[in-house]
Amino acid sequence: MSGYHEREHFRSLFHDELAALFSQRPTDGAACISGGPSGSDTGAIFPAVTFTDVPLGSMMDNDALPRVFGLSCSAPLDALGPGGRTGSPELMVDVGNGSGSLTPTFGCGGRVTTVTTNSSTSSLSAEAAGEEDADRCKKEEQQEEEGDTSKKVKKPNKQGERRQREPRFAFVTESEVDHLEDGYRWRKYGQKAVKNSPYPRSYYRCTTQKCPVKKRVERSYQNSTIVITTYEGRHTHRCPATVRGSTLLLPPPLMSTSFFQDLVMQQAHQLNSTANQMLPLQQLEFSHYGLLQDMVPSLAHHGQP
DNA sequence: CGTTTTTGACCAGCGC
DNA sequence: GCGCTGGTCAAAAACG
Repeated sequence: MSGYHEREHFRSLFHDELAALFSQRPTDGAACISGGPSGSDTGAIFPAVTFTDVPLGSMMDNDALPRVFGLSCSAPLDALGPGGRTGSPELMVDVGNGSGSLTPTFGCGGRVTTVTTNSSTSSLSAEAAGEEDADRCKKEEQQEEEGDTSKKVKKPNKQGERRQREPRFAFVTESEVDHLEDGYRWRKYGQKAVKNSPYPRSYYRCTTQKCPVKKRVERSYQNSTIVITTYEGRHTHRCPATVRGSTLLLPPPLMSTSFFQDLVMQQAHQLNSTANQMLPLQQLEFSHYGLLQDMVPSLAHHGQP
């Protein structure tokens, strides 16, 4: 129904305008929770997460996600308007046709927007993650599917079968600090200047042995307070901070993969850490949204009929 | 002393 | 074929 328009809308937004989108601040509905006590810095947050390249089938059935979130589906993006800021939790899920991937976006204002595309997903995600990657991913995907090996010669080099597609998603966070604490330990292994941007992109790897997860952190070139964190891969272990601190214990995973679990963990950690910097009222408001509190029990419920 | 960061070099893929 | 770019490696430096 409106899914197509949602996709189109979002796609156009992400096309080279990701930064512009975020530079607009949450005027389109996402709440901006500003200011620590001093109103200084990292208090203002505008986190969003964009799933990319996550085969829907590997996570759950098409209806599961909406059900998991326990919220309404397919509300038009346009309906978000300024009213979205009133604090009422809202989730929009367009699960697409099942063959596609899933691309939800979490807004910290209690709004969770899920926009999905099938073939266009990688382009959307890649805009957040780095446009070239998207193109590359798409092309590789195409070539893989078409069995085209004429152009792409995979050398058995030191990296083995490199460039295997990993689940990838991007957090977009408004923050003064580049490297946001997400509960995992990361080691920086590279940094590159980003084309058309004064800000470099940093490459991190999870320090846990045999954990293949990587992430890239870069700032929006249009709004230096916007940090784009792109995760790639799945953790093969539990979140160290969660295990220790146990601030968030998730139920046994509903999905066959731990990806979504990790995502929720990370989101939770981010929300936790940012919430800690909020004013009490804001904190109250925030917890009232109960995004994670709602999500997690829902997972348990739906997982056990 | 072990771990992490920095940084220049290298490699692969892609467009022209 | 060449140049550009993204991603990764690895040695050295910095840090706790």
